[in-house]
Amino acid sequence: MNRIHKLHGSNHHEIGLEHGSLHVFANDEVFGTFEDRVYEMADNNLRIPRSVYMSYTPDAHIGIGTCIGTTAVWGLKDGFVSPSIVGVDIGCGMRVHTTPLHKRDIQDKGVRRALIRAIEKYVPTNERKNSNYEDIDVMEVVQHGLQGLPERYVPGERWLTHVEQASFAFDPAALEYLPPNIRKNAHGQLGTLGSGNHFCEIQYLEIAEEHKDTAAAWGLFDGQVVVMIHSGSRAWGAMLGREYTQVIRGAMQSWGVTNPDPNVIYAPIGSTEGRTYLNLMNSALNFAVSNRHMIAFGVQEAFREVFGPQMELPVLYDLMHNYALKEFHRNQGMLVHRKGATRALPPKHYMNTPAYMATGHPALIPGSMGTSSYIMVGRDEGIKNFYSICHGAGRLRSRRATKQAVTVDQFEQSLKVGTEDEILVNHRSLAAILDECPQAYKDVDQIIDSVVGAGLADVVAKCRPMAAIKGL
DNA sequence: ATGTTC
Repeated sequence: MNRIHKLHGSNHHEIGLEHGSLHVFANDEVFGTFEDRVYEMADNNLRIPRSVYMSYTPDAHIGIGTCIGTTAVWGLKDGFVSPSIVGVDIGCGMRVHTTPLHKRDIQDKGVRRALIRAIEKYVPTNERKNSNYEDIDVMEVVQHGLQGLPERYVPGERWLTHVEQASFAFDPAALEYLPPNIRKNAHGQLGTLGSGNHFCEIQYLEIAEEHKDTAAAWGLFDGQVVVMIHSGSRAWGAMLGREYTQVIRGAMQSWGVTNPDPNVIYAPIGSTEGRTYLNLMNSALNFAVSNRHMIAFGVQEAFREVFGPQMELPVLYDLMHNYALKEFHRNQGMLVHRKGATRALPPKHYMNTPAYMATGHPALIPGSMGTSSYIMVGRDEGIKNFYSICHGAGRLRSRRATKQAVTVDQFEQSLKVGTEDEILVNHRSLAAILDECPQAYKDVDQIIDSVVGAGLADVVAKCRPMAAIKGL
């Protein structure tokens, strides 16, 4: 494939491909690791007409149809929406709750083990379909997001305000076209973690000296214990995504639209298919934000069981990295797809939720198990990438390849098993989650260095893992 | 990612 390479400044590359240009944000070390296949995928996606902008963050890696780590933008008037650029885990995202605890309060392994056990009790991880909240009407939640939750599950106003978006518009006319089993399968899944890379981690903060004012404004302090949650829309989003991908695939055939990659799926935003997809996607975003809310509710219950009923875990922020959002840029309405990309708005940007208007909002970036996660804040310069930064370390090896390349011993070493600083895990057997070991991921510090060096965002706090709860 | 793959 012909490629024309331009360098726009530190860590910002523009690659001219056959069907348009792709921006890549990566330092030299990470940039050198991108293989031909990720450029081929971008080129196939650039065949979708009238693309305004497309980019990779440094964590980009192969996905179905579109790389995970893609930001892709179309004008609302004449643009396209693509279920394959949203991805299969619609509404997947991050959430952080602070605690009043210092890391020394939970340094004792017995205390941390008690916390893990308590969290497992309130946040089901290894059994399917056993939510503790079967009294919640899932249909209310998918239509109204957090507004659809019963009041007894909203511990405070802050739980509704410190989120990227509490509720997404959903037209109930679509209810009669839902896949037949979706209610049955999604019922009982609210407040459950799911599997794969989803997790709940207990971490402590290292505040970045240059941004300690922002950290203080957010209520963060050095050594503070926080809880980070990574989960999505579970079966609800998966079933909708799969079904509607097939619908649009059929529509593309009837329109005579083809792509070299059969997994690149798209429809005009204004078409019946496009509008219906966005409507259904919104129901999955509502499920996803409510699911993370209920996981956090369970985590707070668990902390109360261990530390007493007065324990409060205020939400820092909840935001997603798999969706397509209508945003206003360059004086016009745009549809911004983020597939494994996180919005990071700078201070004073109008799209900030009011609570974070002055400072910009926390952008929550997970590492891999055993490595650091990050709490970041966007910079004004981030506009060059439509305020998108990375979504994590990014997978380096497939699950299969990881299981072949890495031993359980090596995994144990990376978790410092047997030492005072051991990162405790809920699973008795690490073999079961070997495909989630740090060796399966890129070096998150290189990813963060790429983002900071490109001027997209700054680090406010580094989050060091102390205990991890993973689903199966 | 997912009650998983026509």
